[in-house]
Amino acid sequence: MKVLTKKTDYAIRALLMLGAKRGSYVSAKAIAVEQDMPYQFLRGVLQEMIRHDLIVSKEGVQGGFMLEKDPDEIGVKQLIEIFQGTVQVSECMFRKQICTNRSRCVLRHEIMRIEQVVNNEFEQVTIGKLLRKLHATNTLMPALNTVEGLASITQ
Amino acid sequence: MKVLTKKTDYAIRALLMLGAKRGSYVSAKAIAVEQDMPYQFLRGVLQEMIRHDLIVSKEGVQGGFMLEKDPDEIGVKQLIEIFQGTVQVSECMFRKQICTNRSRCVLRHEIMRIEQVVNNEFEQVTIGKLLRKLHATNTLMPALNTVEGLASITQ
DNA sequence: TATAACTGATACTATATTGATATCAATTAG
DNA sequence: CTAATTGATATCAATATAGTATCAGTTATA
Repeated sequence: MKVLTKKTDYAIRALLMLGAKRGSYVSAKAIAVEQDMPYQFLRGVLQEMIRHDLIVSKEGVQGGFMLEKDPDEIGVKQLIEIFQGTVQVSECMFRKQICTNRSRCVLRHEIMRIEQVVNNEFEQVTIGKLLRKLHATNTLMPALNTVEGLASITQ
Repeated sequence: MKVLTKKTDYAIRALLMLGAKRGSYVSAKAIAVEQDMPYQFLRGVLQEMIRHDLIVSKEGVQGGFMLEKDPDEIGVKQLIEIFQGTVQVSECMFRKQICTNRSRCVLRHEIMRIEQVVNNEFEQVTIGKLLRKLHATNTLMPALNTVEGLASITQ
C-alpha cells in the first residue's frame, strides 16, 4: 500500500526547492537535474500545480517556476488530493440499502473516523513546516540553504 | 486515493459474516450471494486468508470456511498488509545519500510519524470490535444477528 | 457407490492507475 | 536571431486491481 505516489512525491520536493529559492524563478530542468526526477514528468506535475494556483511560471529564457503562495498554506493533504484524488477509505464499503440510510451503518462510522484522522495528519504537514525543519537542521548539514544542499537531503 | 481495495473490503465483510456464524462452516457461495461479491474472486481472497491462518476450511459437501482465530486478534491493518502490502507513505522519498544516513533526514521523521499514526488507527480496528458494534446496534435494525441481517448492513 | 456440493490450485483476461516519454507551438532574454 | 524556456497534448510502458475459467481432489448423503 503506497500512500504517496511519485507525482505527490515530486510535487513536495519541487515545492521545497522552490520554497528554498523564493523570489526567483527555477526552471523545470534545474529541479529535475537536482532532484533526479524525469524532466517531462516533472513538468506535468508543475503545470498541475500552476492550475491549482500553488506556483506561477514565466516562459522563455531565464524563465521557470516560482512559489508565490504561503508555504504554510500548502498542506500535503492538498497535494494528495490534487495528484491522487480525495482520500477515501473504500468507495465500495457502503452499498445498496446502506447508501440510502447511511446513519445506520456501524462500519461507516469507524471508517469515516480513520479517514478523518488520516486527513488531519496530512493536512498538518505543510510545505512551510517542512521548510522550517530543514532550516532548523541547517547547522548539522552543509549548505542546506542552497539548492544544492537541499537536494542532498531531499533526494 | 483509495485506501481499501476490493480484496480488503471483501475480506473484512467475509470475516464479519464468518464471525457472525462462528462454529459452523459457511461456503464461499453463500458469502458471495449474501454479500454480492464475485464468487471466484472471493474464493481467492478466502484462500489467502487460510494461508495466513485467519480462517480454516473444510472440503466437500457441507464444507466451507470457518473463523477460528480470535476476532479481536484480527486488525484491519493486518488485512491491508495481506492484500495491499505494508503501509508505506512513500517508497521513493528517501534516496541516494539520504538512505546511507537516514537519521539526518528531516522529511523522513515527519513521514515516519504519519505512517505510524495510520498504522495504529488501522490496527485498532479489529474484526472483533466491528462485530460488537454490529451487535450493539442490534435493536435498531432487524435481525442483525442473522447472516441475512448482517448482509443488510455490510452490503 | 454415484453424484452433487464443495475447496485447492492455477492460469488467464480485462481494465485502471501510475510512471514516463515525445513533440510542437509559443514566449522571451540576450 | 537564437537558444532556453513553458504550454499543451498525445502516446506508451509497466504495474496493480478486478474479475473469470478450469480442472483436480474431497466429502456428505441419497
